[in-house]
Amino acid sequence: MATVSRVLAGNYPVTHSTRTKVLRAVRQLDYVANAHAKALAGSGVETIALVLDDITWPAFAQIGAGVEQEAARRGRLCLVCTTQGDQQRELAVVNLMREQHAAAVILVGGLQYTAEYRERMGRFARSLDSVGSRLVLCGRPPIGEGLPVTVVEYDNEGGAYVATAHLLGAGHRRILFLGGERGQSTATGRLAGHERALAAYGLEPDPELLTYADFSRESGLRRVREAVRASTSFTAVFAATDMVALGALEGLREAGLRVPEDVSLVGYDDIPVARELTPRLTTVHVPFDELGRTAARLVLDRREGVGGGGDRVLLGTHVSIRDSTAPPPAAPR
Amino acid sequence: MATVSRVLAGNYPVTHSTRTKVLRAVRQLDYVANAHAKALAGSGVETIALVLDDITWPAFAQIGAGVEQEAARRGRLCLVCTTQGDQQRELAVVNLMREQHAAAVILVGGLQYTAEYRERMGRFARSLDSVGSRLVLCGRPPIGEGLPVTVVEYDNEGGAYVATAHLLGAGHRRILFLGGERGQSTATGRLAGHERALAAYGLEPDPELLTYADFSRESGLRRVREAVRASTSFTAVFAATDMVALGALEGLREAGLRVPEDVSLVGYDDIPVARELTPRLTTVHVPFDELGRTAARLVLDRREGVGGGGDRVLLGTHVSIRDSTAPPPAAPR
DNA sequence: ACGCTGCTTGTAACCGGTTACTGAATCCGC
DNA sequence: GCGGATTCAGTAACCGGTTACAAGCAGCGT
Repeated sequence: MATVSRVLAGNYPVTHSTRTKVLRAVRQLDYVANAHAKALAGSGVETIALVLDDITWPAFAQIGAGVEQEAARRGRLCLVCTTQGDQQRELAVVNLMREQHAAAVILVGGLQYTAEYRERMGRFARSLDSVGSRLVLCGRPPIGEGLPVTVVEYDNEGGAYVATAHLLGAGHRRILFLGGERGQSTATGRLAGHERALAAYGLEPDPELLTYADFSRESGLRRVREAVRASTSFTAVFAATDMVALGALEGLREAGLRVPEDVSLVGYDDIPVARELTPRLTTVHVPFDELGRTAARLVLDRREGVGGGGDRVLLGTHVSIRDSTAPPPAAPR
Repeated sequence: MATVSRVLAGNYPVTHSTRTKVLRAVRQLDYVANAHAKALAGSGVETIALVLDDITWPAFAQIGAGVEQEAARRGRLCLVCTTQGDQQRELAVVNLMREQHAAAVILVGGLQYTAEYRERMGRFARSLDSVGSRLVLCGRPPIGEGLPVTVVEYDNEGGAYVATAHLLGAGHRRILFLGGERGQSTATGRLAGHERALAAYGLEPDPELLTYADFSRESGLRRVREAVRASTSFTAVFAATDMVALGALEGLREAGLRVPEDVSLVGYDDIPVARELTPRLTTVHVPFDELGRTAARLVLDRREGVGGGGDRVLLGTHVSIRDSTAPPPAAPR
């Protein structure tokens, strides 16, 4: 038995004839070692846990693909759990991962950024750390110094700044902002970037143009309908996500407004559908796959003692200018 | 130690005072049981392994979501591995899952349907079976009777039949078919349905209208370009997947052809982008999430001794008629 | 007060590997 | 041909739980 173990591990001298016999038996019996026993004995494959709201959202799927690729490339398995935004389930999943002794738990996606959140993540971080695992926040706000956490973010606020600046630079002055929910971290950053750009152009944010709702397609449609019904005047729409932009586009069509001739439209995320729309959607590109790869890379480097990685990374964003933006019409509505 | 185990399992009488003490200690130490040790001892959470080409493809992501939901609902974990279409990696992954003693290994997606494939899957089925695991083929062709396999398919051929019949019924007679690779199982089924519909209308398949290439957007674009360049006459395009349809749409636009006024376009899969296109794409709806849920359900029912499930399920498909199809123009080009 | 019953807790074997240590066999030099 | 060094294979402890079984103890009847 010890010999078989050594042959399979290949880390100990075994006579050629013995090795051959063992391998033949292995093939005959179609033997594979029990991963749990290996894990228990301290050998065995590590797993990386990925926790996200919903794998069918393109942005999350891309992050997931990045994590999985990097994990696979380095011989790790990838455990995926979805929470549907349920905090209770998130707690359960993190504990489950602690039981599994996952090498890392990567939490993905924005959420309400509250003191309760920070406190909660702090507990997660410490309890994962206590079993040799590591918490990674991916596209989530950091939770303070001194905690065993790795954070991988993208320049959320900067992307929104540039997107709005792009509209302002084209001459737009009344931009309907379809933001996310108040307090939601991603939404907050995007709003901040938007307002900073307005300020840079000496504009006051007009409350009439600022809306807050969830990131769904439906909410984009609804809010554009409401703005049109209220005869709000605007020459551009900045949707806080591409999904919202999809709804907005439908709403604008309904109202007989052409994009970009009558109204310009900008999204955020650059999910694959953006370039399939008519007109192709100008949007803020977020390197989601890179985000996932980086998260996995940092945590695996750290595990393998390759220092250098660091515990905090900020990836850049940029605007992909396509066909949904143009200067405002001569006579703004 | 035994007492702690019993308190946490809750399957054995323990005095209230003892239980309280144990729970307090658990909370103080932030203790969680080691999942590997539990698994080794025969208790512990089961995991379901999902093996697919690429999680960012919307159809796969939906299947994945279905599997994950059903698995989570029933207290299982979901291990996701991608192969990027690499058979070698698939083999490695299946063996890895055998080591992990996964309750089931769900293989997703079409591929070359050869004798070698059947032989290979037969080996997978038996070797997984030998460790108490179960092979599930999801959207893949079955591999013969008498093997320990569960198969969940959708009516691939039927969907193609109805889609083509829809075009024929509208008056189209020259339909450019953008098929998949020859021998690829999904592609073969869709081609068969297409040809059966043609035959039902008394039409011979015209080799000039039948093309075969991969399921990428790029291949759709390329093939439409070639058809236009060759002045092939057609009034409709049937793309074997929505991704191919995306490329086809771009190609038609390039050629100055309006959809659906000049050329009708039908896709297959009904991925979310289909309804965002202009015009909204008529396509064959495939219940991918249901496919995933069913795969997980069948295999878990079997495991829990709930018979009834069966080992072979065929889900229905239907055409979602949207705006990309219309009768052919009066004077066909 | 003693023995019996029934409930609770403790003990130890087992799950299936890994690996330090022990022991046997081979090879070498003299 | 023999002692010592060197290989290689076997033994057993350990990883961290579960659970059958043994044992302790309280409560009860007599």
